[in-house]
Amino acid sequence: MVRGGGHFGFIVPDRLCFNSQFLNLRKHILGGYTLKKLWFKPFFGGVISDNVIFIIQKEKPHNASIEIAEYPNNKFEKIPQEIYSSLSDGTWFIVNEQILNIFKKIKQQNLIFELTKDNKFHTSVGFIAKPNKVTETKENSKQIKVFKGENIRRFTTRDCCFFDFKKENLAGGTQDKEKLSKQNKIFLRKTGANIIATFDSNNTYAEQSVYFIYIDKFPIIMPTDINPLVNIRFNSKLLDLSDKHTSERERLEEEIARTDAEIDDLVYKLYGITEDERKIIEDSLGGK
DNA sequence: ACTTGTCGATTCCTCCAAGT
DNA sequence: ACTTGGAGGAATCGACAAGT
Repeated sequence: MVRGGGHFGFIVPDRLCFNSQFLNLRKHILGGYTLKKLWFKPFFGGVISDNVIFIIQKEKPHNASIEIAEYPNNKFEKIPQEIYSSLSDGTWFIVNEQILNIFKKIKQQNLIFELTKDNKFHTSVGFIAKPNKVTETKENSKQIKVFKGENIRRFTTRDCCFFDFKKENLAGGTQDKEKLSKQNKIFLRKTGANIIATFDSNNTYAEQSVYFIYIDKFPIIMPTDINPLVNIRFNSKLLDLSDKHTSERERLEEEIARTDAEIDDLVYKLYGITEDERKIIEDSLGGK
């Protein structure tokens, strides 16, 4: 290993920065070393995996800034190391100064709380069924209602699938019935350019094409300022559009799109986000 | 101390529609 | 006809627990 003050650099899969299995290693580095540089996704011909070049110095961090960029961009942003050590998220996410400043501004307003384990929020992947065991129609009375990715829409669900939840039908993933059957869950589609999520209070199980956030108990801290928003998300009746006529469905979908936009406006207003900042945020999400 | 089993996260594969 | 990327499905792997 390097002497005090010495530098150490390596090219590794970028999973080092994100996967939970490396959480303790990341904490160890942040706690005892100065993280000098992270260069994401450097190009090496023939190499398929995404990589990261990292450089650390054997020296306790002291007001240190990490230089961060994503290849081919070589203009490195300086991000305080303290940002990464202070966030419960535990990942070394790619961020730039503009986004970071907006993030700080929002945090200062004390209107938000993080969806952490400490706040009783947990995330999980759904169960993994053996081939052809999840069906679109109910085939026997033992099957229960489950959601696959295609059932999840923004703020709504559409139809559902069926599955007989027993050992021989399962291939992996979350098998904890208690967790899967939690009453209040937020479902997120596994794939998609934007976040597609909805809330469900009917104890519906999630298949692996759906991630879910569940709550042990409602958090003790529920700032009154965000109540209008929470009420929209948590009390809205679950809309099932599958049995509606085409014209009625189109009307409802328009209404959902309009409500969606209204919620966005409300959130931006709530956090005092300016038009310029809004553009930065939406551009960073790849447009919507 | 080694082996086996379980859970659940992560990686890898396949299908298929849309684009060229 | 071939390529590409989105969406979802299947396989694999690490962490931990329990058994020998």
